[in-house]
Amino acid sequence: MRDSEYLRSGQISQEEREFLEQYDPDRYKKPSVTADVVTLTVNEEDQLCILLIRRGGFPYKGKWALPGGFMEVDAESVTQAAKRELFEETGVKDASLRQLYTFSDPGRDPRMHVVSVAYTALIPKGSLKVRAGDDAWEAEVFKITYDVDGIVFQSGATQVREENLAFDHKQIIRMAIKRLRSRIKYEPDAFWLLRNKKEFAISELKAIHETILNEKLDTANFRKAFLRDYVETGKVKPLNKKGGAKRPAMLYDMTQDLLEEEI
Amino acid sequence: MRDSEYLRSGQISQEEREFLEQYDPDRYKKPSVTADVVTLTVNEEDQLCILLIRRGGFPYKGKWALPGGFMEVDAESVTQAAKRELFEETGVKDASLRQLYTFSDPGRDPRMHVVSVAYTALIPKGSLKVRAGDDAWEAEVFKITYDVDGIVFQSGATQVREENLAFDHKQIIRMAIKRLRSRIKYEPDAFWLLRNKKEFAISELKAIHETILNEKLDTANFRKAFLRDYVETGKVKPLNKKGGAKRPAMLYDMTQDLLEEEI
DNA sequence: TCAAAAGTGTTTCCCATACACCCATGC
DNA sequence: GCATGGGTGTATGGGAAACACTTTTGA
Repeated sequence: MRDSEYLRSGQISQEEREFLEQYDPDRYKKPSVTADVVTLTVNEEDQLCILLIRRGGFPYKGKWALPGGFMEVDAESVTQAAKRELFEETGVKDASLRQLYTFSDPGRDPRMHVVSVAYTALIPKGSLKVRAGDDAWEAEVFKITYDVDGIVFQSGATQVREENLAFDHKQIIRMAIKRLRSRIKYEPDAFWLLRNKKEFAISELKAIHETILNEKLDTANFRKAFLRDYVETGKVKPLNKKGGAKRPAMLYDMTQDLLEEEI
Repeated sequence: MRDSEYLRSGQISQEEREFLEQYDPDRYKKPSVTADVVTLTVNEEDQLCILLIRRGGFPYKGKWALPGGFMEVDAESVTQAAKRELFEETGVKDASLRQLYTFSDPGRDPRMHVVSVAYTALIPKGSLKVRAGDDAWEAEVFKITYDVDGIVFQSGATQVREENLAFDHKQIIRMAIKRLRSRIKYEPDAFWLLRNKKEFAISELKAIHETILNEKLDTANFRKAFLRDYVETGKVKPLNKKGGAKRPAMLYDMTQDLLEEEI
């Protein structure tokens, strides 16, 4: 429930207390607020993937959309709502969840004025399983591919073009991918997409960067940057342990607050 | 008023039309949504300044706060609300207005659950005048200064410490300044703070960078970077005109979509 | 002619990139 | 032994930083 620091502080006058008691919170018309989550991951073939749900009810019935839901007023922040949605939809708890942008055009939802706070979730490789959908929704993990006209979401035989998504979710997804691309160069986002943050090889991290940037990177240079930025600063430390298919690679461990999500 | 692309498209079934007509938008409890604006500028002495208003009513009566106000449901987006607020408070229309972050803790406002979408406005030097406040509020432009405990806002005899601001506005302001600092190095934000975007000297732009970064920059290097990034790319073009106190400086003009605000 | 600000040239050094090469393992 | 991926060393070029210098104006 709501818990205001201000109220607990006890520094408020009798007059103000009365004001607050008499305040009518429904004096003005209010919009709805939802959290929409762009859930990204990397599959076994090192392709960037996204979780979409197929809407079981109106509006946009039958269309694919981002998972999301209404914020519970007086009970949670939009961030908590996003976290809750993500967990309900995927079962994943230790994902990166970062606020992306707030969309608020009055006409973006045909039912009413809905303000949507969009988030980007980065899910470790291999841990995004589709949950069996009920009649309200059906979920699916799509590969993100491109053709001349833009993004095409692919999952087995199913193909969804970005312009057929519900609401303004096309823009939200585009923004999320764009942001991830530009962040990956100087922020540790890629670590969140590792299969195992406690035991990983440099090549795995490099593969994730290559997936997101959609280009091959030089082994030696990637390595140097990794050692300089993360190992030498103590953000990541080498394990005395090796693993890998051919010549076993040195494994690393992600100690530290490297993965802390700043607001 | 609300205008949904979806509804106008005419591609919706009878069934869906009925659904929408019968939909009860007040089925769930809703939060309020406000736009809060961190209005930054640079004064004649090249100091970073911020506009604050003194609250005339409860809650936080008498405290200094960011200008802001409720979004008008069904009529505008939060961005439009922010733009409106900014204009009402300052009379300025051609400012940079960029979304910063959305704050939504249930207890951040003692009256009710208020979701606040924060914006950063960058106002050209010299064009931020305080409007005479009525009894509802009083506005003032404060210099942003620092001491051991954090930010101190100063305006003549008035001193306001950041922890005495209303709501969670301390965090919002901190985030805005931090973001501006990191953006200034690679985004053209500084141009918005110029007194005159159509006729400016390199030294004026440099002074703004120095104000924001709080450090002296090398003339030659700043110059080279400016010519390379803006003049050679055609984003800015030299006028055949000079001006300045001592040796007159070459003036430049900001043609182009350099100032376009991407979403 | 002097101070102040505009503007130029040059040197140095770092570091990203490129690329050639060696190493450890499974088969 | 050889294919495969892991890991290393080094040469090079471009650009940021530092700084000494010249030019143009007002007073």
